Amino acid sequence: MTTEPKSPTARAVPAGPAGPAGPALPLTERQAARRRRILQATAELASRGGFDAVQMREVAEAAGVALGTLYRYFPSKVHLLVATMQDQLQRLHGTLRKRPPTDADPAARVAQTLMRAFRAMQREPHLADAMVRALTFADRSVSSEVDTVSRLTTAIILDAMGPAGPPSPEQLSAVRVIEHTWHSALITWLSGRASIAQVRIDIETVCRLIRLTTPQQA
Amino acid sequence: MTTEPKSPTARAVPAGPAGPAGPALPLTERQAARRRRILQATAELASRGGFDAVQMREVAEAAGVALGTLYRYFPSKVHLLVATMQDQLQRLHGTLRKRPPTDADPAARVAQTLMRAFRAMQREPHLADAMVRALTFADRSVSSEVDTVSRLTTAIILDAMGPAGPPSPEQLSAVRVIEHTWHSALITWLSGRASIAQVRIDIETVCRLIRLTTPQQA
DNA sequence: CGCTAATCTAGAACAAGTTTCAGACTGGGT
DNA sequence: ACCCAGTCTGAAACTTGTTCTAGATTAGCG
Repeated sequence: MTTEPKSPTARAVPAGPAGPAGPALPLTERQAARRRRILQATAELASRGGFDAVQMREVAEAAGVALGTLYRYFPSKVHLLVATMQDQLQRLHGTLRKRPPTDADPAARVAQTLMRAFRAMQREPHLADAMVRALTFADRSVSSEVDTVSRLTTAIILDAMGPAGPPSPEQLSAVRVIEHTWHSALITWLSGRASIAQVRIDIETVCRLIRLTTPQQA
Repeated sequence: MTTEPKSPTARAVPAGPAGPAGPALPLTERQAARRRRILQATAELASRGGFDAVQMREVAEAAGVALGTLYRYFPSKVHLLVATMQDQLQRLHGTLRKRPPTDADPAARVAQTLMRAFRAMQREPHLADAMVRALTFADRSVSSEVDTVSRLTTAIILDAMGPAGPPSPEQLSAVRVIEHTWHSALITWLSGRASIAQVRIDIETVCRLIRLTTPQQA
C-alpha cells in the first residue's frame, strides 16, 4: 500500500500535483528546478530505451538528486512516467492550439488532430512506449494522476471538435470511446502488432461516431 | 533483451503455443499436466490478489514445480498471465457459443455479448485485473501470444455479429475499434476510474459503429 | 546570528522477477 | 539392461523497484 495519510504536521509531498487540478503546493525555486530536472532526465532516458530504460537510480543520478528525493517527488516509477506524460501532453496541447485543424467536418478535425499527435509519438517511439505503458499499467494508487491525463486528452479532442458550447452527453460518450481507441491503438502499434496505417484506419473509423452525434450541420 | 534464437539443436519451449495458432508441440502427459497445474495455480493466486499476488515463486510452489521449470514453460510473468487469459477466453467462448445472444440487431447482440463477458469479469475482478494488466503491459516479446488473445476476442465478437459470411473490411475495422474500446474501458474500470454503468455506456456507444457498416437489413 | 523543522544526500537493506548451475530424473533407442 | 539427450529440481545469484536510516543542508524566523 502506498501509505499516504501522514501525520497532520507533515506538510505534504512537494511535487505531485496535489489536488485534482491544483497548481501544486508552494515550491521553492530550487524544488521547482529539481522537479524539472527529474522530468527532463526521465524523458531523455525514456527516449533512448523506453520503459525499461527508465531506471530509478539512473534518473536520480542524471537529475542530480538522491534516490530518496526522487521518490519523495514521485512515489513510484509509474507516477513518474505519468507525470512525464502530463508534461508532454501539455506541450502538445499548446502546439495544437496554435495551428488548429482546418477541415470543415468535426469528425475529420478530430481525426486530423489525433493523427498529428500520433506523428509526434512516431518521432519519439521509445518515449511514447514508456509513457503509454505506464499509463495503462497504473493501478488505483495513480488514478488521480491518470485522470488528469485523461482530462487533458479529452480537452484536446473537444478543442478539435469545435468551439461549440457545452457538448451533449452523447458527444461526451463518443469522446470517451475515441479516447479508448486512441490509447489501445497506440498500444498495439507500440507493441508491433499494428502498422501505422492500421492505427490511422482505426482512428478514422472511431471518429465516425462523432457524425452520429452531430446534428447534420445545416 | 530476451535472448531467444537458441542453437538449432534446442528443440523448443514445451509450453508456449509455439506458432501463431498451432496446437503446441508434442507434450507428454506429465508435461501437459504440469502446464495445467501452473495455469490453475496462476488463476487461483490472481483471483485472490490480482497482478501483484501472482508471484513467480508462489506459482511454482503451488503448482509443484521448480522455479526454473515454471520459466521454461512461460518465459515471463507476463507470458504466464497472457496464457491464462487465453485459457479463460477459450472457456468463455465455449460458454457463449451455447447460449448465443438473441437480439435481432447485430449491434445489440455484440453489446449483449460483451456485457456478458464483463459480468464474468466482475465475478473475479482480481483475476481480470491480473490478466488485463498483463495484456496491455506486454511488450514485443509477447506479441504473438497477445495476438492470439486478440484473435480469440475478434472471433467472439464476429460470432455475436451473426452467421453472415466473410465480414467486410469496414466491419472488421469496426470490430477492431470495439476491441480497443473493450480493453481500454475494462482498464478504466479496473483502476477505479470508471463505474460499471460507464463501461456499459461506452460499450453500447461503440457498438453503434456496427450499424454504420451493416446495410440496413431488409 | 542562531534555532528548529523540514528537506536532501549517501548508502544499505529488502522484495520480487529473472538467470544460472550442478546434480537427479525420464524417456526413447539400441 | 544401458546410454544419451533433454527435463526437472533446489538453491544461489543477479537486477531493479522500493524502503529505511543517519547525518548534512536549507529555509524560515525571532
